[in-house]
Amino acid sequence: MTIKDIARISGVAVSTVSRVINNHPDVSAESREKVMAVIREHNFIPNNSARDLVRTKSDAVGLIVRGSQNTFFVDIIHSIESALDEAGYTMVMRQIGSNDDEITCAASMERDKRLLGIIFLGGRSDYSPEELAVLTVPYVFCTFTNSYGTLKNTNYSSVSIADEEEAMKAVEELIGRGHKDIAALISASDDHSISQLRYLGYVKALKAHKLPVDDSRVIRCGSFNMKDAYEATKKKLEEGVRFTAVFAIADNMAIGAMRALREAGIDVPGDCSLISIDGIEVSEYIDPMLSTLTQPMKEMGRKSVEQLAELIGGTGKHSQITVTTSLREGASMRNI
Amino acid sequence: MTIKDIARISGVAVSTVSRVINNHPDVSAESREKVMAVIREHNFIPNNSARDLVRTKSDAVGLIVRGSQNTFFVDIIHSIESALDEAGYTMVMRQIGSNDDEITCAASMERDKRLLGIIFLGGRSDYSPEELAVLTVPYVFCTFTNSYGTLKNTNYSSVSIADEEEAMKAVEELIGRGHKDIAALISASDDHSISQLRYLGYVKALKAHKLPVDDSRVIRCGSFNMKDAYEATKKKLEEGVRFTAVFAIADNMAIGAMRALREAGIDVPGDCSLISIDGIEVSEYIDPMLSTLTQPMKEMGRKSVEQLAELIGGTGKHSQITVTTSLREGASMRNI
DNA sequence: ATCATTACTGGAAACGTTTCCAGCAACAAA
DNA sequence: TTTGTTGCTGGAAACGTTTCCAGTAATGAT
Repeated sequence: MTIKDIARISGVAVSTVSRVINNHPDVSAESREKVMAVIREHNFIPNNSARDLVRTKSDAVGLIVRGSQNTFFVDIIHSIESALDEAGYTMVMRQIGSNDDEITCAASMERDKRLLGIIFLGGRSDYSPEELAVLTVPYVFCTFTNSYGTLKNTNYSSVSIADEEEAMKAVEELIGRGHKDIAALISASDDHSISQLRYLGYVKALKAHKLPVDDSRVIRCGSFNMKDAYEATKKKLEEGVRFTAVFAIADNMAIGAMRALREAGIDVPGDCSLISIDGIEVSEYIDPMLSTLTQPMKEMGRKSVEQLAELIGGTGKHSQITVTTSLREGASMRNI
Repeated sequence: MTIKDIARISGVAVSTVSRVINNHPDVSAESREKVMAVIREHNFIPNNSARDLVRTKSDAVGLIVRGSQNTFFVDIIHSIESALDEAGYTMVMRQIGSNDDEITCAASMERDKRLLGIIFLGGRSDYSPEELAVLTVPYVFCTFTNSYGTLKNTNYSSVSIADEEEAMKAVEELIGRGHKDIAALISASDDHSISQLRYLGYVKALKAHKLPVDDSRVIRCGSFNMKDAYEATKKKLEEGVRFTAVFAIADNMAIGAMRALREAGIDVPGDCSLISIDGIEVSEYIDPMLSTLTQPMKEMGRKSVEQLAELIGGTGKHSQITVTTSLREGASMRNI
């Protein structure tokens, strides 16, 4: 069943059928109705390959996810997927590990699948213009902003929270409760990442409140998963380092740390308060319920797609959308 | 840069280039090398749409996920994705909610995207042959087996655990520790689901050990997420129903139940033991660590793809692959 | 010397769309 | 009556591959 068959059956030309399918205005109501009837009757769906071929593009948008073990991404992925779907795009997802380079992956996908655009979910945030130059389709960074070198770069589109400020906010929640000995649980993997920005916020908060910054209180772990955070925290505690509060840059990490603290006989929040950022589902169900700055995941997903769609459509210029978190008070912090 | 350009530059015909690209045997070593050199030099990638068009198929495999809120799926999705990637397929994922019908979704995707095959991840397990007949490409059920009516149906391919038996195993862990008043936390949504099978295992275990089956001890919740399980358990406790152990059919649910128990002042495992099935990452980090029958997620993903690839290739017949769980002892059970 | 076989090659049709272009009818303006 | 203009339509080229078919040259068998 092809467009030709539809044309033959409805007694019009192939081009007319095509016009009907694509909602072109210059077709008479009569023809349109006739053709639509036939299409419905045979529930015809146009061949995508043929369309893509002649239009020299596809309807595919790539989603490149770094570190899917981060539960936080699950909701965002879902949100991105449904938004793409509604907008008529097809999502082609690729998850990459710590050894892979997302630009290389994106470039090969772009050529291979004729992508219309790309969304990067999680990842480094220090792509150089040269690296990015290999991409020929629009792209949007989700959950982070590209900031090559030291300066914020406004040539790229993104949806993210203000990592540094939000981290500062989180740490100030602890400071406001009287904490002075605050550890930070961050990721060590790359320097210009979300982790780094949140770490900077941590430092800024300490400095703003005239608290000493002690690098021995910085717990560095490999990745955003629970295991690494658990092990790093455990190691730090075994080294004898002590603190009255921990700021973890992600819920996943906080959960890992919680176990380490527990196993070391350190009660949360009795002996040690804990706050983090993200707001994943499980953080609300553990004991004690985690206090966390929740990110608006659905919104972030949708906005990423909106932005990308505008870039693909040619309308709209680059913009860095900043969304804000809201504190979900659990029971993992106490006054000191 | 098209195949024509390659042909022109290397001084052969288009058809020869095509043969080289597709590794056809009947092309001279000399021509092959010449063409390959040009392809490499211009790092040419053939246009997928054109290939798909003429071959009247694509390289896409659909992954239809029901209930992505189930953290358990994250690892499987990852595993499926990398296996598909290695095998040269493109994964097109669609998540569906409780109101959507996966067969309808699959059928439209199949036609729309010219899928080669479909993997269903999670879902009802009572598709009738008539329903499934609308699909014209091979498909594999992952995490469940289709069993229309009462009998196991061997006309379909699947990778799953033996839900009934595994559930029985789990409940027997509780019984072995002296528990007699065992609640079951299941999903109420559909009757022929994984939930139902695991429930049957629960009943079977009770009967095998001459324990009464009391329907008031069955906690039914809407979906596999923590919130529903939490609320359902809370409600049940408020009704005054008591038990010394809970068998939850999924880790996600167990975590929801744990909070409800905690809030009701019921200590796990002191007052109530808890076991479930899945083995999601976070279950190892909560307090008490959850005892659970872990499923081999990576293996399940890979096997699903293997199976599908064989079906697509035309080799291999339908088979129901059963994988087994292993008990990960946490601290959520105690002897009574 | 002739014929059959083999190994390779090029030409061309096909896949199912979109889109450009030309054409036709109807109608309004001159 | 002629000349534009508008609204709609059909024909045909194009998109970039794969694959069938016919053809050539070289080799081997008779």
